[in-house]
Amino acid sequence: MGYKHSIEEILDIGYDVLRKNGYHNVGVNQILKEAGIPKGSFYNFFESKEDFAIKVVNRYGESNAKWMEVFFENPQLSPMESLKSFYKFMIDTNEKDEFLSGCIVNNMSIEIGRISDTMATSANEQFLSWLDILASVVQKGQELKEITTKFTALEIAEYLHAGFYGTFSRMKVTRNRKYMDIWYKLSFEFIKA
Amino acid sequence: MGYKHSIEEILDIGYDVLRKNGYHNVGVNQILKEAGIPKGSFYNFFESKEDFAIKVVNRYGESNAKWMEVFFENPQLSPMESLKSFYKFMIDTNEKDEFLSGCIVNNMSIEIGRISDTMATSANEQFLSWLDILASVVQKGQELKEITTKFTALEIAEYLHAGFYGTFSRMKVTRNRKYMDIWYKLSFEFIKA
DNA sequence: ATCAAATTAGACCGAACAGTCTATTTTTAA
DNA sequence: TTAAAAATAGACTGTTCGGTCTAATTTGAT
Repeated sequence: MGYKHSIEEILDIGYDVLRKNGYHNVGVNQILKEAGIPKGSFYNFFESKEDFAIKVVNRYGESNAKWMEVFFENPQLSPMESLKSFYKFMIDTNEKDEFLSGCIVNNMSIEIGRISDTMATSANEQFLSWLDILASVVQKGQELKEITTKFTALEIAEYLHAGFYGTFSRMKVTRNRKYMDIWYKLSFEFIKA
Repeated sequence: MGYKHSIEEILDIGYDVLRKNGYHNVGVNQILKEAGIPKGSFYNFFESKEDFAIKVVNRYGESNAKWMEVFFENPQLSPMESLKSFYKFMIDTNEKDEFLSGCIVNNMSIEIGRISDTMATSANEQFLSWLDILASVVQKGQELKEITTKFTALEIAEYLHAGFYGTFSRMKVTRNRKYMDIWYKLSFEFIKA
C-alpha cells in the first residue's frame, strides 16, 4: 500500500506553492506545512530546496508538454484556431487566479535563472519542449496557408512565446487581462498568411 | 559640504544590486556593504527594504523615461528607425552584462509584484510612463505611414513592450541574444505599414 | 556660539532560514 | 520471519534575515 507520501504528490503541491510565491519568498517549512509532510521526508526525497524547485519545474514542464500535445491533436480546430484557443485558455487560466501567479517556469527563470545554472538548464529544456510543439502547429498552419511563411515555424513559435510571456509582468502589476488581450489581438493578426 | 552619503547615491548602487540579484536573493547587509554605508544611514533614509526597492524602481523608471524622451528626439532617425534603434540598444545593453540581469522593473514585478501592492503600483506607473513615450513615437510613425494603422499607437506600444519583455526569461536561461533577435526581426516586420 | 535636527555608526535582537541529526516506524525483499 | 532499506517524525543547529536601538558626530539654523 506504499508510504504516506509520494514524491509526485509533494511536487504537485510544490508547483502551486512555488508558482504563487516564487522561490525565495517561500520557506521549506511552509512547503512542509502545505504538503503535510515532516522535514525528514522532504530531505529524504530531495537533496535541497533548489533540487526540489528544479524537480517541480521539470515535472510541470513535462506534464504541460503532454497536455499541449493532446490539446493540439484536436481535429476540430485548424492549426491557427487551435493556437488561438490555446492562448485564450492560458489567459483565462491566469484570470482564474486573479493574475497573481503567472508561469512557474518564467517566475523561476527570472528570479533564480541567474544564480542557479541547473535551474536555468531545466527551465530552458522545458521551454524548448513547448516551443517544439508550438512550432509543429505553426508549421501545419503554414502548410495550410493559414500562417505567414515569411518566417520559419520555430521563429514564429519563439515570437508567440516571447510576446505572451512579456504580458506576465504587466499582468502581475495591473492584475487584469487587458494587456494579454492586446497582445493576443495583434499577434494573431500579424501572423496571418 | 553635506553628509557622507546621499539617498540618490545609495539608490544608484541599489539599482545595480537589485537588478542583478533580484529582491529576496540579496540582503540589506549586502546592500550596505556594496554602498559602503552603515545600517543607521540606510534606515534613516528608508523605512524598510521594500521601501528602498520601490524608491530604486521609481528612480530608475523616471530616469529611464527621461532618457527615452531624449533618445526619441533625435531628428536624424524616422520614428520606425528610432524604435528599432532603441530596442537594438536595449538588446546590446543586455548583452554587455552577459544576459544575466534583465530589467529591474520586470524582475521586481515578477518576483514581488504579487506580495507588495505598493511595488506593483510603482512598477505599473513606470511601465505606463515608458509606454506613453513609445506610443507617441509609434503614432508619429503611423502619421508618416511607416507603421500600420490597423491598431492604435498604444496597442502597438504595449505589443512591442510585451514581446521584448518576454524575451527576458529565455535570455536568462540561455544567456544569449538569439531569441531577442528573433523577436526584433519579426516584430518590426509585422508593424510595418 | 548654541542647539535642534539629521546623519553616521554598528552592536544587538528575535524570527526565520535551509539544512542536519537521531530515533522510530513502515515497507520491501530475501 | 527477518534483515535491510526507505520513509516518517520533528527537535535541533548555525547562519542570515530585516529591523531596532542607543550613542556619537556632523550639519544647518538661529
